[in-house]
Amino acid sequence: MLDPLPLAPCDPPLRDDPPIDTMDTPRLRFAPSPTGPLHLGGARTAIYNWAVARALGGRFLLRIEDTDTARNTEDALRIILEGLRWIGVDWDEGPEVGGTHGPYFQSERLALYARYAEVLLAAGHAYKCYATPEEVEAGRARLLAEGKKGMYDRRDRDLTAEQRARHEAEGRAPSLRYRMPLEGKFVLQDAIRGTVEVDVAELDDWVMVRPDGMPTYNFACVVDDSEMKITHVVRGEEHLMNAFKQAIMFEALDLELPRYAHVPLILGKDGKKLSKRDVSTNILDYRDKGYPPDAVFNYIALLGWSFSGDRDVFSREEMLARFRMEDIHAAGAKFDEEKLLAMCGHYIRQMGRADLVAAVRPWLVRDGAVPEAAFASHPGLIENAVACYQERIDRYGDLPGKLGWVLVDPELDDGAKKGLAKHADAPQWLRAYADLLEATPLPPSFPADRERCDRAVALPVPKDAVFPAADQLGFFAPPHIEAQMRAFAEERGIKFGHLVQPVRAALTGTDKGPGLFDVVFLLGKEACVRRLRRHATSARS
RNA sequence: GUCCCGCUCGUCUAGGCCGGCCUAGGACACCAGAUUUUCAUUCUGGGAACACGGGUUCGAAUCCCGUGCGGGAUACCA
Repeated sequence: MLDPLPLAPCDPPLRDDPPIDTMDTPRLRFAPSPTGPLHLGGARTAIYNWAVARALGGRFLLRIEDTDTARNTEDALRIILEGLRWIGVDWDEGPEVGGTHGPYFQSERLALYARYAEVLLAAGHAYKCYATPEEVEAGRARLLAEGKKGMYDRRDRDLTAEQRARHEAEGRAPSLRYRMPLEGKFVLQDAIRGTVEVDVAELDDWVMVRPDGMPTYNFACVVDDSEMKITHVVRGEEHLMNAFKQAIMFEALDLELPRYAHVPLILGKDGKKLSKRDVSTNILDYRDKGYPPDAVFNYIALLGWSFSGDRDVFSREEMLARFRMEDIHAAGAKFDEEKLLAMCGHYIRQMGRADLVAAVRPWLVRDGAVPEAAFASHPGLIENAVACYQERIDRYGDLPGKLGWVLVDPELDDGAKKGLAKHADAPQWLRAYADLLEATPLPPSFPADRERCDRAVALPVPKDAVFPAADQLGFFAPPHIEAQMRAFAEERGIKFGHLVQPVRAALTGTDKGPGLFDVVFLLGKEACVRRLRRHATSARS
């Protein structure tokens, strides 16, 4: 292994005394840079870190790596924080919650990095590099031309005092580079990949501090992982090579190395890197389209980890009970939107009806399918309407487009037109059925008060439900509506299925949807009669 | 190019570390059927995989080597 250079004792000490209570606690972190919105890959990394921390009874922190000042955006930061909260990943330390090891923005820890830089420089682990980017590039090209590995050519690694003075006199602003060992193997233990070995000659003298004084990722990361007492690092595979650079610096400083786990990237359908074509780049898009967050969490967690051999739906608690960092997969996973949707639909079907209404409400209101006031005036009606679609939607955002017909007379879509035009006698049937309903004690239509009926009948009514007679109830419930409609069809010698089609079309404007008797109940007398008559005439002309 | 990592049904995966329990299990998707007033849900059944080639072994999806393919890194981005 490496022979660390002697390190000068340093005063003040590099690290403040860590709080006692965290000495032995597992500490994990998610450390995104606010240069872009949080995407699925980032969310998964966050989930795994969070899960290890929670499973081990440790602490989970959020650290913002904002050292690339040119590319940071406020919006990206906002999306990261909102996105993590939305998916149910909460942090014990970090932005907006504080903590004992802050600050949690790297841009606010510059003095700390400067101190480390000084020590590293004094100890000879770092050196000033005066080369311009062009010169570095030229050196790289030269190495490449010589058939060697294209990397920084280490031209300033061993500058004499005079050479340095000359560069200073020229006004060159130096960057600080890490003096990497020139030969030997470095072996790293990775919880997912096992033993990984690399020839250190493959690693170049990386820049720690830019000429403007900003630290670079690898440098700030080591300082912070150490200062924040991070014990386990779960991060993307793209950092596997960085782990060697970091570990070498950890050893040089005689700091305790965290345990590493490098998770593979999430790939698109084609097996290539995830792109906007495959998936949304911004996790909040899923929130805005009404994907249930628990389902998204569940699905993402499954992309590279499995709960058990025969189950893939599980709660956060169940996950924490058996999550182990070592069980994360080494192979990359392809993202599958269909399975995500199936998972979402499953979660929605498991929700209680009141919870579903609450979850779906913002979309219903936003898209104008249901006026806000109706939630207060007609809670039973809304709940019944929503419940009728519980097994027909995968996302909350799917609902408004489907149940608009409940409160507003709908236009006919193509399927409905076909259903209406199929039988020449349909207009007659509709008119006659409208007359029948008019004389029937159906619940009244919205906006009349119909709470009594909606409270007494929970839709959708199961096939084999046993109901009191209509006159005992005082109104027709779906089973009565069904019995009446069947009798009506039989009397007139109409095949039941042939009657149902145009009635459904006239009532809902489409050829899909809840059971027809639930529909009639939901709509109430006036709306049913009006719609049936309207389409009886329009169908004739 | 070089270095690193990976490879079980179309997809996510169980199994692999501790070889025989695997005629390879589950889920999504697909196909067929049942239920049915549509759509959906639900239920039943079906097709579908150990990348390839060598070893080691009585025996390999499981261990070893090579090949192929995929991914990552090779930045004064993270």
